[in-house]
Amino acid sequence: MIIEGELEPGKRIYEGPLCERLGVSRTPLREALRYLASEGLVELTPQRGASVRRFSAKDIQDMLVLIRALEELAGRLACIEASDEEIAEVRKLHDDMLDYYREENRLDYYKTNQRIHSAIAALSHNESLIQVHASLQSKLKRVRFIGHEGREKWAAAVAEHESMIKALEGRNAPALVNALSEHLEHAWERVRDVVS
Amino acid sequence: MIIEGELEPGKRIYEGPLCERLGVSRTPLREALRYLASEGLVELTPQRGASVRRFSAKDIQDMLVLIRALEELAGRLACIEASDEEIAEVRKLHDDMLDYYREENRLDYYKTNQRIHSAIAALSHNESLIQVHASLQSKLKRVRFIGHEGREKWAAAVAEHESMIKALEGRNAPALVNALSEHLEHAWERVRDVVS
DNA sequence: CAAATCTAAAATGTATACATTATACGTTGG
DNA sequence: CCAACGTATAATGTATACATTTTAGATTTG
Repeated sequence: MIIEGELEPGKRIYEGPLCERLGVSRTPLREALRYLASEGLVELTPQRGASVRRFSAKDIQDMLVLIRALEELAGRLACIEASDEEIAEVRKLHDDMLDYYREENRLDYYKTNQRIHSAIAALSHNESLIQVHASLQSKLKRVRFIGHEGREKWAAAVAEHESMIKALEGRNAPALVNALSEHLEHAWERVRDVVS
Repeated sequence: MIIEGELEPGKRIYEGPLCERLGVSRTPLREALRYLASEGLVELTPQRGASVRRFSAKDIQDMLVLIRALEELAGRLACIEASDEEIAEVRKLHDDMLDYYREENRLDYYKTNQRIHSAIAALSHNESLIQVHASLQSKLKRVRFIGHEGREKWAAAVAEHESMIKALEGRNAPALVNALSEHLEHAWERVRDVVS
């Protein structure tokens, strides 16, 4: 509900109404809120309960800087650790994404895009890295979804992805790092206008 | 209690006895367990409750690989973002640590060591990075504490720290990255024997 | 004797009740 | 008329009670 924007940033999360809406009692809901707080999606203030974490433009930029470093690491590791089959699966995801791009199917494009980035993280075979990446990506979901406006930007993103996959298939770590780095640099440019 | 080894890895955490020991009821304890689960210190299995997360040697190595990349990023950012005062404070921590080293005061040495690494992360002024780093460091606390055996290894660690601080004061990002990288490479060697 | 099954105890998952704290609104005093 | 105070309402924080599931031990059976 936070990611999909149903719960607005900064707004308080009242337990009572939300319990009723979800059909559970306060106990499991509160346990879930604590979990989300640790993930950084929810902010807890003593004696005032939970509110939807509000991200400033700097917060977003910081997250993108971090996720860029994480994906660069994942890319380097992937070139060493990943099996050919795993790389082939990423290629397949990429091809699916291209189809969605041509169909201008934004939602499925977006979802597949996310899956590709998660998949690259997974290729590292580094469980901590995978988890941290997933946590960051979930926080960025909302922003990134809004950020994909404009046809030429979209085309650029697709092209960047193509270089990423090529580099990965060639197990060319420097090229992959470059491609990922450039891609996430542009990601910031794509969302900058939205969040500022 | 997990970090200090009072709760052994792999062992189940029974809510009843722990509640009694802490003097709270099950509700707040369970909320805390959910929080720790998201942090990765605790593992939750449906219908079987919480158990202390057990880290394999690979888990530890993965975390060190990741924290190394994080500190490298933090170092690069620190050279740009940190103020002279902030850097001076890290230098002060380092000098304190040297005193503890000469006194062979392992506990305070260890604590100050941790604070230095957190401080370097903080110099990045990147909130996400700071948080992820802190979370990882807390998971590594136990292992790192055990890992500091042997005089010559200890001396090497101190020397590495010295280069780190020097590079930081000179705002020499490549040198700092090198020093951090080497330091964390050795950190793995220091703990490798313990965890395997 | 071993394996399977049944039963009792205990653990987790959830709901509800109570205590405390914050909040909003109406009242009173300057 | 505005500000301060007090009260009522509603929120959070915690404890307890109940339902369900797991687990361990004893009993039974092949």
